[in-house]
Amino acid sequence: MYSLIFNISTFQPPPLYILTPHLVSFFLHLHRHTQSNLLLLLLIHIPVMDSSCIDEASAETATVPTKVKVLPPLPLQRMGSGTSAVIDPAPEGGTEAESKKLPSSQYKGVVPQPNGRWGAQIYERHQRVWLGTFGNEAEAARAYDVAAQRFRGRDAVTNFKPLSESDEDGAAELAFLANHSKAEIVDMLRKHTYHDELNQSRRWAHKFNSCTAMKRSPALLGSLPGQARELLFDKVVTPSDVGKLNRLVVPKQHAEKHFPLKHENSTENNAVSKGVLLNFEDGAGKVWRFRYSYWNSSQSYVLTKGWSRFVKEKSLKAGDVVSFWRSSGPEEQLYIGCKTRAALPDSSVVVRLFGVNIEASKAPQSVTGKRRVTDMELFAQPDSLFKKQCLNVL
DNA sequence: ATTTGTGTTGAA
DNA sequence: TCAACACAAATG
Repeated sequence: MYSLIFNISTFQPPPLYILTPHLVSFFLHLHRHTQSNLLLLLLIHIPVMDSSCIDEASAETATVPTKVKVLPPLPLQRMGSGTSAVIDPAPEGGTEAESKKLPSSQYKGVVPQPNGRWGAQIYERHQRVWLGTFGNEAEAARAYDVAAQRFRGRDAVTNFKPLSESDEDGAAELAFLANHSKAEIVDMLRKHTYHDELNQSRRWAHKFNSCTAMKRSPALLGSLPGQARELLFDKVVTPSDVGKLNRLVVPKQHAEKHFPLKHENSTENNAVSKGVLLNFEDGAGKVWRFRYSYWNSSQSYVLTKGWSRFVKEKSLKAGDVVSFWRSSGPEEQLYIGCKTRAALPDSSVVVRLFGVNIEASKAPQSVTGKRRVTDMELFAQPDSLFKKQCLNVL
């Protein structure tokens, strides 16, 4: 390792220094922010390297300055259309400048279009993500803000709103953003349906909350929009399904139809195929992940790892019914729900939801906290918390 | 015929 | 990362 002292003002990058442009800009960057002409430069001596290695190493080094946060005084936070700005830079100079110069936008992420409209774009991983075109600058700026919020999270620099969690609407929008993939948000922006969808989500949430707060009306709930779900099958759980075997046997017929296992492990010598992890969302939006595999020994398909937790939390008893669903859309999100088959206590009320009779507790349960109440009541959640793939190959 | 959105480049 | 610019793909 060598130590060298440079005077930045006289520093010239000689062609043979192992200093890539990255490093040079790094030093210039440091110089700008340290106000110092002297830089202590530590160079790791790298004996022999091919160019690719050098690039890689220097690229890593070059990432350092991004960590050195020297924030500008204030991020841009412009107010609406109020700011006076020459929107139309008057034609000037020589020949007519009417067609040549497009008026650059005052907003971040907003770019002029030849026809006078405005485009919005955001960059991610060195790539531009087009957010659509808009009739006016501010609208495009708002689109950028939404994308920035979704892509970069809390500390995103935006044109208008910081979108705080404290305020009710802000929180709702943040939740909305979090519950949709980047691609979905971008799609809404490009189709100009973002606000519609957001409002619909808000309306639904409000209705839902008020319904749950006041022993909701089944009819109302039934009419609520929800992602269409297709019932795959029910299973009345056996004693062993809820016993110490910690597994649920999935009836072969349904297993092979709905949860096909790749025959990757065709090796018969393997007692157990490795299986896959399946994610199921329950009525409360909670995601359950089970290992799903085929047991050669018993020639049966089973849910294993994760199942016992489900049994415990739902207080599943033999004779109860477990239902499996799948969203009808392309996402193929899986859902799981359960209900007791035994006669309901008087304190329960049956609610019909999505064509399924479920029960809801009227009164708090015993001190044990045992909740013999199905959570299917929450199945109507339209924006599933997890839009990710529900099927992950191990 | 327009409009949208990508390819590309160079600046910060 | 970001926007300016040119222009091709998409759209009506």
